[in-house]
Amino acid sequence: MAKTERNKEQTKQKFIDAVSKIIVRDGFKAIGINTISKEAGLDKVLIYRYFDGLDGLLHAFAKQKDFYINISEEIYKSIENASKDDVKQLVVVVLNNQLRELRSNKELQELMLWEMIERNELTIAIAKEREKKGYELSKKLKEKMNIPDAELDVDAIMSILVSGLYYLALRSRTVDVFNGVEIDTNAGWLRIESAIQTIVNNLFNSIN
Amino acid sequence: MAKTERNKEQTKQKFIDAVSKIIVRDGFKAIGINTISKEAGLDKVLIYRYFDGLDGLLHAFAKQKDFYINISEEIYKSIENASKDDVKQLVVVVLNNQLRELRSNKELQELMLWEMIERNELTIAIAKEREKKGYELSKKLKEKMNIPDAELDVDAIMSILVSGLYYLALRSRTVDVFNGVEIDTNAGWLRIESAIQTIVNNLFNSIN
DNA sequence: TACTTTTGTCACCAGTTAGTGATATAATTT
DNA sequence: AAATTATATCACTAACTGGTGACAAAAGTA
Repeated sequence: MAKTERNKEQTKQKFIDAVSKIIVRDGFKAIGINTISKEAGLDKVLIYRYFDGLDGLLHAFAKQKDFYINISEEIYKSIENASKDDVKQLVVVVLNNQLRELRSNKELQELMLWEMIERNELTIAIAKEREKKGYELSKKLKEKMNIPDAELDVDAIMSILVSGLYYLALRSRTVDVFNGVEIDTNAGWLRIESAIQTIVNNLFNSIN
Repeated sequence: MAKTERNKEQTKQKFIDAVSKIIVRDGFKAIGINTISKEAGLDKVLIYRYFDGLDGLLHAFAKQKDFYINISEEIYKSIENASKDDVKQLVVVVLNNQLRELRSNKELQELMLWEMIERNELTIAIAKEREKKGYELSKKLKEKMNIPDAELDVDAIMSILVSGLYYLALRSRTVDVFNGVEIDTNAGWLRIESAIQTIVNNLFNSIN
């Protein structure tokens, strides 16, 4: 018999990795004490010992990853330095950036779907964090644009546009056409990105 | 013992009603052979006999209900009779109509979430039907507006807006604020409806 | 070396799932 | 009234779920 290496931290990491693998491969629905321990090749009792149960493990998992849509430092700087005229284009860039990030990140997609279905300690915490980050970005853009609240409800408008992109990205997991747009091809997604461009342009024309 | 009434059709209906009740009360996640038979107060073996299993029952359930967002005859007629100038306002009415319908229909919400999570015979069929109906309506509006495809990608724009409303309605089940908009209050939803108005107005201003 | 603690495995529990074969009883036909 | 068919119940299976107590073996300490 080869002697078994024993290392608590390494073992804990194996469980966290197993969670990630299962989510990416089979979706959040497949997450459970048994599936995880099987995937990790370790006994499930360790999940109770090291993480105090499934909730604790999921928390450790969430802590280790960034589960809000990542806003690059680059974009943040662009906003700081942007002139008022550039901001319109920046809004488009930010929106399309979020779309691409979500489309390419299967783990994030699953997490967002999970948030929509189940309300547990984990999903609530993650959703709250993302809402905070997203809203901060939104506020920064709004300030730059310098539009009086009375004139244009930028928050409400942005919430519709962001939601639209979220939905389309998540929907494309299980469907190939939405309202005549092929969301399973690059050509389709280019149409969506152009549409965002069009909407934003026309919106702020009336102001600028 | 009170004699048990025996009536196949009535019994089948009881199962279908049970499916509906469970979905509304506990969500699609709770659907299963055991929960349904328990809710119906009947033996689960009847589900196999009368519907050839869960899939068959769900099919019967879906057939009996309208699982696409209902477009009232009234609105259809309005579109037919609308002048070119009215159409812009009609788009707003149709969008806000869909939002209200979805917000008030818990069963529909659950079905739409289900479609996003699982790809089975039922969810595929329902989604396909809704896509068809929705796209028909969209095409009707587009024709009326008489905008050349080259000028404005109406399908893509509408897909973003409709998606946005879908997402917000579904998200409001588990979250109370999105991008600073309170989607758990009427005031918040009024902001969303106004934002739709704003977006559509600005979009088609450039054309008309 | 002998003892203790940490790390990991194994075997089992009670509860739930989908699915089925045998049986009882109501309704219909002969 | 007797026989047949349709309708519904019951009791069971095998596989899975989350959860736990008893044990084994490695690592650290006296």
